[in-house]
This record gives sequence, structure tokens and C-alpha cells, in this order.
Amino acid sequence: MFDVNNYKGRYSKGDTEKLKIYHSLHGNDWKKIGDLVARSSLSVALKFSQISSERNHGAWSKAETQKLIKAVEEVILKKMSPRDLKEVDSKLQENPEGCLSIVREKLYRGISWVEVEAKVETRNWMQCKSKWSEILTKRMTNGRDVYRGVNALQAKINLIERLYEINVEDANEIDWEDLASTIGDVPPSYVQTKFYKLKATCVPFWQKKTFPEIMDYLYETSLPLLKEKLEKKMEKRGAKLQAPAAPRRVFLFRDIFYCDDDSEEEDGGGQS
DNA sequence: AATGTGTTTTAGAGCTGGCA
DNA sequence: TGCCAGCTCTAAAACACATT
Repeated sequence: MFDVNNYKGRYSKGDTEKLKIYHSLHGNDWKKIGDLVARSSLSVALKFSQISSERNHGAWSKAETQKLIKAVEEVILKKMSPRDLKEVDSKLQENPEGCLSIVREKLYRGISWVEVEAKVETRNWMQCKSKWSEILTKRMTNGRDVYRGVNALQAKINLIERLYEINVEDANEIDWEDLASTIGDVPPSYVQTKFYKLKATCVPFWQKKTFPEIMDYLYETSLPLLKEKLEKKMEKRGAKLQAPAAPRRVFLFRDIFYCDDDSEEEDGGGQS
């Protein structure tokens, strides 16, 4: 926070090349390297850990995706307390058809991403994390278009109204978990990114504004526009709104970690 | 201090709907 | 009908915060 070399933006090709060279010269002396490329020591250390392990780039292959799902499942199971595991075990006994359930938060909180990275092998932890939240969102909502067409409009409206209502002074007081319910049964990180997007596209100079200022703008200026837009669309063709699904407290293991590869191809509609 | 986890931004591909 | 503007999605980077 107090380092003038923070907030320097992305590393260019040349920057990363320099970083490699300096690392070969100075080893893990991040402070020195940071000085040389005018970045904070933290920044160069993180960047190097990303580039030192040669990882795949671009779209995920099917096999990789499978591997990731499996890895996340294993890591979550491993982390469960002995008591939880016992419970799982006894449930398995009385109901061998495997209706194991898992509490919601375990699906996205406290996952050790380095462990996942090690199991997936071809991607680094950051990539794994992004990809997982994408997969999870899809599986939690199982195929509903929570953020498409009129639903997207309604979701934005709900989001702004709810945020305005709770009236916090600072963005980090927001309970995203709670806010998620205005969109549907989605992970909190999903709402977060939607909100960032919203403010970035609707609010001019948002970077120079405080959170309450941003909220005021969204509520007073953007909200009416969104409502108008929604109305227009609704009457155009009797588009149907999907009420946001209520968040479930627990999920069935098999609903999240199934390993068919119907993830791509066609959406096939919801089966059983 | 290093490592691990969480949050916020950026970039760009790809789709969609309005309009010339 | 084809093009453009604006949108969402996907991927990943940068930074912040927490733990050990």
C-alpha cells in the first residue's frame, strides 16, 4: 500500500523477459529485482512464480476440465474435518446411492488452490480458481440463464436496489453471500464481478468516486434507464422473466462433481 | 518473510439486436 | 443483409489481506 512501485499495471513481454534475466542473476532477491524493474518486491515474486512454471494458456481442454473438477473434489474432501468425514461415511452406509450433500460455502471457500494446481498439473492456481468459479456457477444454476436478456436487466435492477437499501459506507462491508440471492443461486464471486462490471460501464469516473457516490449515481441515474429498457423489452415480445432461484444451503455432491463431459456440446436441457 | 487465499481490474473473443 | 455498438463470457493479471 505504501510502496510507490505498486499499481504499475500489466507486465509487458519485455518486463517478464527482464524479470527472468534478473532472477538468473540475483536469485530470489526480490527486493533487488523489484528495484531493477521498478515494481514492488511482492509483485515480482508473484509474477515470477507464475512464469517459472510453464503452464498452458488459452481455452481449457476437456481432459483438463475433468481433471480440475476431480482435483477440487479431492481437495475439498481432504480438508473436511474427521467429524464431517464420519458423517459422510455413515450417510453412505444408510444410503448407498450416494446422495451425499455438501454445505454451500465449502464449494468455494477455503479451497487450497496450490493443491489443486499440483493435481491439475497443466495450469497454475490462478487459472484453476477462475475456471472453477465458472464451472461452479454453471452447475449451481444448472442451465438457467440468470444473466441473459431480460433476466440480466432484472438482475441489475435488483442488485442496485438491494445495495442502495443496505446503504453501507464502504464496499468491503457488503455481504456478497446475501446479495447473491438477488440474482439467483450463484456463488458470491459471481455477483461481485457483475457488480464491478456494472459500475465500470455505467458510472463515469468511478475510479475517482467513493462507494456512496457510486451508489448514488447508480440509483439515481442508471436505475431508471435500466427500468425503462426492461419495460420496453417486456412489451416487445412477451418475454418471460425468471424469478431468481432461492439459494440452497446444501448441495448434492453428484450435482456438482459429476464427471460427464456434456459440459460442452449442447446444453441438452436439464436432466433429472 | 514467505506462502496461501481472496478481491478487483483488464483484455479480448464472441454473440445479439438495432438499423442503414 | 450486413455492419456496428454494446453486451456477456472467458481468461488472466495485479493487488490486498491472512496465516504460518
